Amino acid sequence: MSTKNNNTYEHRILSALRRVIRAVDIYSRKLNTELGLTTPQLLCLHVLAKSETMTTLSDLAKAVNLGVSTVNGIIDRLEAKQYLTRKRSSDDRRKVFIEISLTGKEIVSKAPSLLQDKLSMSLSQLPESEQIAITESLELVVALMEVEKVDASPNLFPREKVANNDIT
Amino acid sequence: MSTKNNNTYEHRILSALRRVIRAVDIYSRKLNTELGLTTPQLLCLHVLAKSETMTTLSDLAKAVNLGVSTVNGIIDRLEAKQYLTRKRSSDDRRKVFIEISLTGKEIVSKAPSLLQDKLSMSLSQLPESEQIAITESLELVVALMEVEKVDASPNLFPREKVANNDIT
DNA sequence: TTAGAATGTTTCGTGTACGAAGTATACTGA
DNA sequence: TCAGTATACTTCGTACACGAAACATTCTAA
Repeated sequence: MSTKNNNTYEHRILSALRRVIRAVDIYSRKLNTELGLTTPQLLCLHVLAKSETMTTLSDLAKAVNLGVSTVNGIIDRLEAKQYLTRKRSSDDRRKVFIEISLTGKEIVSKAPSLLQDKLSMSLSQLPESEQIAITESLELVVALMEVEKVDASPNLFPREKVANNDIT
Repeated sequence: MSTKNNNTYEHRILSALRRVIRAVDIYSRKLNTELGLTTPQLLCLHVLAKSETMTTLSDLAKAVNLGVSTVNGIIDRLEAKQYLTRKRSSDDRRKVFIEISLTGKEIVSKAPSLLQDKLSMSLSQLPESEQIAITESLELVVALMEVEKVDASPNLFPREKVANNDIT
């Protein structure tokens, strides 16, 4: 039973998603050559700059919605660039606090938007109804996709409730 | 001139984009453990299976909207798995044709949707107006983002695809 | 004809991004 | 006490994704 879904929009949505992903990546590289920081790096610095309380790696990973091993690598590179320091907690020596440095704070305040500037600008010029529509559409897609993630149960038998009555 | 943009939606859109990217990646890993193929690999196989004419690397890269060096790596892995073969053109020896194998075609026909099944299913159950809204929102975002990309090259002629004045 | 431009593929280095496994530390209950 | 569990970080291997540069081949213009 192949998923021969004749949904016209599915293909366009998938294509749009992949192009969005690519555009985000390309902007990140542009940032990196111009500023020396990629989008995820800058995103982490933003979070660190904002929160005044001590931040651990796992807190940060949650905040930026990335896996802890991913963020660890990002922190490695930011530490090498001296935008932050790691400080082992004396209270609980498993924890490592991440502290943004002065130069780290400086570069955050100087850095451009995390979204493409043009997207950012075009966005703010759209009527609010349009902005709402985009936001809600995206968040709906996220919600629908993230259901799958939670569903990581031992689904050994994909037999359940197929109900595949596509009336297309 | 800092981009101190107080646009409420910008933050939500960025966050949604990053979560979408992550969800796509996680689904790709799930596919890989279950099927032995990631989303980009499957996507390439799909394109190869459909087009009956000889396909070169650069054709394929265009078709899947990825860089040529990226696709080269994907093809390396698919070749190692014997889902396709490379054949140097005798006509123009710079070109390398990529031919999907029998097992390659088989696995494509058996493979699940490239989108998360649940997203795919939920999508088809939404009212069409909603599907249209999502599609158009995403494509608008893509359009706004890809302007930046094009902007990096000497854009000699204002090309097609500009007239995007769809007023819902 | 032949130097140089153009085209097409491959290689290389870097940075995400993840899960699994490894290590260190803290907690918990018998 | 101390064995087992839980928590927090790090390391490792894999795949994607890109641009730049290296190569190979074809085309083109002097």
